[in-house]
Amino acid sequence: MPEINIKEIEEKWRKYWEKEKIYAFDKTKIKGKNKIYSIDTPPPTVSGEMHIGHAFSYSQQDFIVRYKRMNGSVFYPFGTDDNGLPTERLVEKINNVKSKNMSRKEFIELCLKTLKKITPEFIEDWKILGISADYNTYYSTIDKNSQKISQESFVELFNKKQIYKQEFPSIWCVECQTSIAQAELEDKEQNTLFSTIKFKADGKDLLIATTRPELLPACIAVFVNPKDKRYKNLVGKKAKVPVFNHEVPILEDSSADIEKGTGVLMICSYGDKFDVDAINRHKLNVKIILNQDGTLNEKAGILKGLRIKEARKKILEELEKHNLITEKKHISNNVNIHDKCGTEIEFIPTAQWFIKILDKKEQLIKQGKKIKWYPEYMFKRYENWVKGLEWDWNISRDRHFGIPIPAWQCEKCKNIIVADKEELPIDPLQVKKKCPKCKSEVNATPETKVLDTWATSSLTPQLASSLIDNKIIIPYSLRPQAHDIIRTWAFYTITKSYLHENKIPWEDIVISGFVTLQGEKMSKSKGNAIKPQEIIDKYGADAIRYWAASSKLGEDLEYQEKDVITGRKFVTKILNATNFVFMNLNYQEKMPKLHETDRLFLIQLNKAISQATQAFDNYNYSQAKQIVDSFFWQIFSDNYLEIVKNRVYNGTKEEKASAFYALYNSLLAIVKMMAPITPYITEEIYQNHFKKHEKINSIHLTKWPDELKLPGIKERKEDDKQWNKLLEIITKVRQEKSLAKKSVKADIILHISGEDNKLLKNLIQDLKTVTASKDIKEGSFRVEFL
RNA sequence: GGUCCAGUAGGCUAAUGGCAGACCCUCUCGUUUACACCGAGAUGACGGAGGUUCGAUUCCUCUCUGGACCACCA
Repeated sequence: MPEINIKEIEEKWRKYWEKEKIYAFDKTKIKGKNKIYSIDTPPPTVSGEMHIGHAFSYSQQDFIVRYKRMNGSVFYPFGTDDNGLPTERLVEKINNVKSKNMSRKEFIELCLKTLKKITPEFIEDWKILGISADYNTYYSTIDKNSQKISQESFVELFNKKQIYKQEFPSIWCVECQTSIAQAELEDKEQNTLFSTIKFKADGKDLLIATTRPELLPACIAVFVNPKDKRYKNLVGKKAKVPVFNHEVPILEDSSADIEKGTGVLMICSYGDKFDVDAINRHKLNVKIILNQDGTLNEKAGILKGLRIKEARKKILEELEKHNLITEKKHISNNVNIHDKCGTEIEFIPTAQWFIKILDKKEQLIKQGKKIKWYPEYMFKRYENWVKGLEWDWNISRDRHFGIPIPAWQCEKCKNIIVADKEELPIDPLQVKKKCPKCKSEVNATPETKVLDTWATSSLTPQLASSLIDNKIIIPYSLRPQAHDIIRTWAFYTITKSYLHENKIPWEDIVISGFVTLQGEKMSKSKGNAIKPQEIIDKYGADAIRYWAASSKLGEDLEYQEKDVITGRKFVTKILNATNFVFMNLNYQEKMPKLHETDRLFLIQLNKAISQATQAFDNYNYSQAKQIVDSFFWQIFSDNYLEIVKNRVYNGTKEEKASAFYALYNSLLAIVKMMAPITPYITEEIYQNHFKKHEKINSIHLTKWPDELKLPGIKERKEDDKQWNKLLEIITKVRQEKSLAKKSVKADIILHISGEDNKLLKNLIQDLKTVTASKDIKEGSFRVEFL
């Protein structure tokens, strides 16, 4: 037996698939009713190499796609997401540059150049894994076409009055000097000084505890709880801020916690998100003391020019000097930091662009309900997220690399000018526009911000469709994705499809889980990541896919190398089984008169086919795999092959014909049913043994197996009984032999009940050879050794 | 604090309103016609308490534990 070289086999078929365009989408195929199964493929973020989570979730979606391809046509495009922050960072790292030291034009060019170099290698990992996408139907979320579509979306929504620009306190990193997304925040536990400070109210001291005394000059109100009797008499009066001596109103607000600190809470513009809410709620006039670079401005009085930490130190000294601090203690609290640089985030009001979503919560939940979620409970996560929304969708970012917001603003009349659809894609920095409204002579100011990456990736169905002349329109059949981005990618895509076309983007959505190690999510930042490239190198892509098929949709899966090894074993086993079968087999095209054992066996095959089909139809690939897998190991290999061996070697012509027919068809069905999971080895087997009879170019283009039409199928109950009894007796004999410490091949005389003997009368010969019985006698069950 | 998910042998995982099935580990045995990257066999499990039911691992309630997401964090 020659050594099996998995790597060689896989590489061979990968090249074959590419050369023969096995997965290429043929848009001429689309005619009228011809239903195409379309997939809104997730575009991976170009940020290095494929990680284990990718290998897991892309394998899972590929099982589904390959199954669907065997039942008709599929549209399975491929894209990469490369206009986001991760890409920006990667480009900075590779080229050793800082984007903020470069012009936007320069940096974008560098990004595009770098991407061109690294993307093909990045995508190669997906090809090696055996992902059967059509890599020539390809988009990048930063390419010209994507820019055009994304900007068109912006223009259209602006014209529909669904986008507005507003000065708004947004999450700001003073280190990176940009607004950032909520998704870019991390928690950090910190030991902070909690000081109780003396304000004055009604001529008396009013004590307020705070961790951020440097914001005293920005204090614009204090809150007390309406139920708090201690401060009842002060409500409606003014409090005097120490050191700065301005007066602020004392307001009732139930958000003030009686138990916390002194029960009095100071509101500053802006200390945290809570302040933002409170200020909006009470319509307070803000007093901004923080500059975008993290220094304090002239409104901060004596703190002017200092950075936040310096200012905190200075004001504490000042308060101390005037004996205005009554208590100091250290507490541990959580602060939000920017995941990139670790800087504590601030809130600074800047002009941002928003898509209106708060007024559409109900409709968006309704849209989500129209989509079929797998697993179903994932819809709840979507629903909870939408219900809990508090802000409109901020789509602008103060970044260099991204799709420019195609807008200008007239300085004179503040009119906003957006690009015409015909001029897209456009970079407003490169184009001069005059205000058509006030006819100002001065050029309008181009918008320097870019669109957030989600503003574009929420259009992936449209991006993909544009590659094939929009021959496929939403709703697509399927969106596969992981559960961590339900609130972003799934939500935003549903939102855009609703806003633009009042449709759902896809009929079904399947959610995959994470890969865990010792119960924790595997990720680079946790340092517990395992590289899929290394696993594939060692065990093959089929093996890692086999492992990925062992968890249900939506479930996290613990990574265990032994599961991959089990996959590898399957590959070896099916190859060996096939070699054995074809070593002795003559092709038998038409169904001959079936030997009873073969007929009963094929009934079991039919059962497996019907169950696996049903499972796959519900996207339950793990169940399908399990059904086929156990049929292959337990029924086909361990029992049927053992039973039929003797007939294949020594049977009559008729007995052989029946065995050949059953072997060929059962093996073909098994190989086909495993093809979605382990595409390489099944292709190898198909090409070597089945293609000459089946005449189709690749197993992945063959039809998913139907149940065989067998004679006498109506008496299935009786048939099952016979088959089960046969296996039961075989198992019992093996057990007896094992207990007696004899070889499985030890000769015996088998005693079985008269009832069983009658039931198995057509199978006696096979039973005899497989159990190595010299004779079978009636009586109570017994194994007699010779 | 809210929402959701999950608790099955030493480990990982499956199905099911009525004998809980694999795989890895452990132990025993086996190799003249596919496979030692093997085969056969054995040991071993439903977190806890209540309820519905003739019957609950499965359905319901509570509880404990773990995980995810969100919120809070003066």
